Amino acid sequence: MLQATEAPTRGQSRYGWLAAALRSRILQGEWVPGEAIPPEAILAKSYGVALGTIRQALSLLVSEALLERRHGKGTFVTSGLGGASMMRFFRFRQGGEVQTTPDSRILSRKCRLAGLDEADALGLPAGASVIALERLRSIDARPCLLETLVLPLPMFEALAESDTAAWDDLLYPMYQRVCGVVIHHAQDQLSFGQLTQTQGRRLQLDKGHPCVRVQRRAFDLAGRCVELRSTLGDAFSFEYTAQVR
Amino acid sequence: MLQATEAPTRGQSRYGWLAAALRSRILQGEWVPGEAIPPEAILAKSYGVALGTIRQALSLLVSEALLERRHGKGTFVTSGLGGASMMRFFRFRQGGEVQTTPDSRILSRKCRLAGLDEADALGLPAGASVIALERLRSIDARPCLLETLVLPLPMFEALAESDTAAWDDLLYPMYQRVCGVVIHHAQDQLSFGQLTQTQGRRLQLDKGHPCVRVQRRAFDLAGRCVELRSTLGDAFSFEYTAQVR
DNA sequence: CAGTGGTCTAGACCACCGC
DNA sequence: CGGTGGTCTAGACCACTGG
Repeated sequence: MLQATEAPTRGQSRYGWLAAALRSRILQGEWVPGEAIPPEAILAKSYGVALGTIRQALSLLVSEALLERRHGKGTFVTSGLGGASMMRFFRFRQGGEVQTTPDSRILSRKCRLAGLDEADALGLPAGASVIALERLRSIDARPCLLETLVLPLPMFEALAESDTAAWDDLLYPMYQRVCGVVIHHAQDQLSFGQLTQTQGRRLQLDKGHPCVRVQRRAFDLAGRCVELRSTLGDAFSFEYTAQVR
Repeated sequence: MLQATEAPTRGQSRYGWLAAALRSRILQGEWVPGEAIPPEAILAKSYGVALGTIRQALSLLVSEALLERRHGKGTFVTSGLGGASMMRFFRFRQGGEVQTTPDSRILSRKCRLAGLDEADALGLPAGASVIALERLRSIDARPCLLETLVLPLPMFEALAESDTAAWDDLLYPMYQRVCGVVIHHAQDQLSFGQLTQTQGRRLQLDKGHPCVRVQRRAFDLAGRCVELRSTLGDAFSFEYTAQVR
């Protein structure tokens, strides 16, 4: 069928080439996130390879978290990160044990030119526009996290004018629903600092209070950085668990 | 050869059973860390299965980081964590960019009974003995990390009397060389706090200075917790990068 | 029940390593 | 060159899912 689109085999293995071919079809949106791709037997036939070879290619994409296998049902394009992943960094020692999703309130939204660092991180040309957001997250009406977000503008245009009061508490599912952007993975950089007076006021803490800063870069399926986020929280409410290897 | 030692196949897949069999042979020390296990063809023949099946079993153990494949050379038992893994949490902003391994000095060593929490974490019976260590790590004679370690005593007996001044800067390779203990993985819990007066004196910082605490549990190949470690460092020198998913 | 992914086989050939 | 792991095949059968 759609055999060798460019090079059937070069220095690469056949399953590597197949994985690249399928990756490209996924990224160009041939199947929407959450949808099943054709069964292995069909793929094997259409590419003219053995079942085991197609399975090896699919395994690659599964290990990249682009696909998910479900025994007896099919192989599905990933739906990306849930959105509650930030919360695993913070533990709030107040009262109940249950780790609920905090409420979210947008404090401000501005469209402006990207700074040099921002344009660089987001892979934008000089002079590109972005949406800049300030966001306060609370649990039981008690502020706990103060966030600054930067989103590239052609891509997130739909968020530039919609009513921020109606936004979801979890942004990532909303990115997908409203803008078609799937957050695939992210990289967080943790550091320690002290609150400015303004930050302290918003978090109901004193100026100079110790805080944790989580600087996040979030990436879409294609590996492009599509969100910059900086989150501040009380250092004494912070707890994080990591696996080493 | 050494076919079904117990149950050739139950609710498990054949490669799952083979993996368990090989895992057990590795854990009981049939091959020392760094040594090659028999080639796939030999294993397949001796277990009376196809090559692909043994390969699937080995892949399981590779994904558990018990084995490493080296193309053209063989399949090797892992040598465990290097030991510099703690340093990825801390960045020292002083002078040079190079991330060197800090010097290490043992401040104290005591053998005592394990506390309740310690015995629980280490899987020891009540009333068991441990080695308790205090350790100061420095870069260019400047103290940067203050550590407390707890090691279970039958296992680390060789460290109870040897000259601490002669110990390596990296403990994990020494554990393996001296005690035959391989550190396979670890779990770190990060939190923030303030230095006590004593801690501050050792780190040449003020009492109450903001600090990061990394509480580590380290595990051997068999998955037993064999080291408890608590590391304190200046919060302002702390920086950590994590992949989300 | 039909359709899907998961397991297993027996064998061929390739790619890398070190002597 | 021989020995190792890596790729690929063609096909059989098993296990899970859902109508």
